[in-house]
Amino acid sequence: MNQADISALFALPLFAPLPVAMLEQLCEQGFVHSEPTDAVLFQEGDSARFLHVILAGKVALFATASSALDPSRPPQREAIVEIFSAGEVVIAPAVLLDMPYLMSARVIEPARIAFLPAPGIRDLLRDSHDFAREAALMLARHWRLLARQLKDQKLRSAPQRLGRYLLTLANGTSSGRVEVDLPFDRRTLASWLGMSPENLSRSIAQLAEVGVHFRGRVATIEAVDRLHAYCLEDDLR
Amino acid sequence: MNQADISALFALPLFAPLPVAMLEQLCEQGFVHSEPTDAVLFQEGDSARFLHVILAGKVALFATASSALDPSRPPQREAIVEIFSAGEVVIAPAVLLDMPYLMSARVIEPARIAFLPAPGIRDLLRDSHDFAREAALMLARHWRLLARQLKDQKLRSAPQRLGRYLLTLANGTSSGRVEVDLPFDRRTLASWLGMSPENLSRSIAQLAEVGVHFRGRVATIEAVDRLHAYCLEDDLR
DNA sequence: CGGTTGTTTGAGGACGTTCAAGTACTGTGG
DNA sequence: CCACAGTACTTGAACGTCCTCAAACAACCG
Repeated sequence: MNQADISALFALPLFAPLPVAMLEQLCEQGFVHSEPTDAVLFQEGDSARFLHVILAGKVALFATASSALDPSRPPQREAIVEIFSAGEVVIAPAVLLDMPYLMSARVIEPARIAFLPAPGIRDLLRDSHDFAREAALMLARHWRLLARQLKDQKLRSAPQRLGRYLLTLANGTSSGRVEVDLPFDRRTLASWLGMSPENLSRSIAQLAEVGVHFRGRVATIEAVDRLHAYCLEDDLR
Repeated sequence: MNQADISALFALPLFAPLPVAMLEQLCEQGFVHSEPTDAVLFQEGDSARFLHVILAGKVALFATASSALDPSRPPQREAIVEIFSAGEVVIAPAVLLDMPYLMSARVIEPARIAFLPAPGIRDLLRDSHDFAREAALMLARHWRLLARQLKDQKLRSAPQRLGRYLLTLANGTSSGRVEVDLPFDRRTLASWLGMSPENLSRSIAQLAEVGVHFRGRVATIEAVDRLHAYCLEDDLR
């Protein structure tokens, strides 16, 4: 684990408040590895051996329809449940609770990842008040992300979900015209938003009616508040 | 706050490890109140003034389609996102982060609820390692509940979601015949499972084909493993 | 230029919702 | 105990959304 990795790791809120001795011990136990696109960090059902900290790149959490344990069924529909980027931690819950993962994780953009052994992390939870507090706050934020998604999934249509996603990308801008960059390819985005790639295409076409236009990976929102209204957006972060 | 309430409160994992002094202070600041069915504890967008601890009864977290802030639109579709029972805590994330609620909460079964002031809870997170650790573990479990739901929502059909819910009720029994009690009325259950009440009816009818029969609020599963297979259940808790 | 991959478009169908009507259940007052 | 009202639940038909499959198209790369 080189010096740059170490300092990046310890700049994260989760680790920043820890005493140097603890951090050094953590580093000794762990390692950093670069992972190409499509590398699988772990699979649904695996026990959590490491806490994965993303130093660069992106990782998608996904679930498959038929049991991952039973490799027979061919169709294997899959759904992306969450996407994590640099500075984030992949599924702390399984690590903290020492329970098997509910989902699998796959690299979707070449990533540099720190592997910190799970027992060490659980020791940290037990021994460090600062770590426990930061972990609680992080998990609270992650809970809200999932809650928001579940809400969208249960009561908004596909184009509305797309619109809401664009609004989170345009985060901050509250009116007028904005350009936003889609951070993923459309297949990935579709899966995350809970729709087929075909239906994402149609949703994109649909949003033209409320003044949203796509050119490659760039979306132009002509009037943020118009899209807002269309999505029944509620302003809550 | 009477003695019975106090001891019930302090038997919860979240509070059990705390020193008596802290607990007493918490009780002084808070109060306990009985709430009838349909009482609203808070609404989407409210700032989190209390941590609500359920001593008895049930509370549903729900979201509405059109902004709760704008009372004009009539249809107001709503979806239940989570249901909490005795011994659980209603939306710790908003309290810990000091952010507005993303959802509203309504009593669905007459409840006795402890209201603990949010600032006191945040102090606890700052001052008590035990509380911070227990909070992190609780939030980790709650994250998994939502993740599981999101997974179901994105890749399973309505009858499969119902089947999976029955299996969680039959929790533990791994084969043979089981009877389970539905803890809610069908309207509530339908909303929680992300379907219309009509579609819940049809899903119930559907499950007869895999040997599940309903009589009022009792469901009889003839063969757990058969239902298991039908739902593409993955065995993960 | 052909092959590969990613996106779009169209047709058909499955799933789920809505609206409307019918049936069963529950409690109340006669 | 029964009649009744009110509620919950079920059933049916029509519609809408989204998915699947297939084909057309575009972009990229050898």
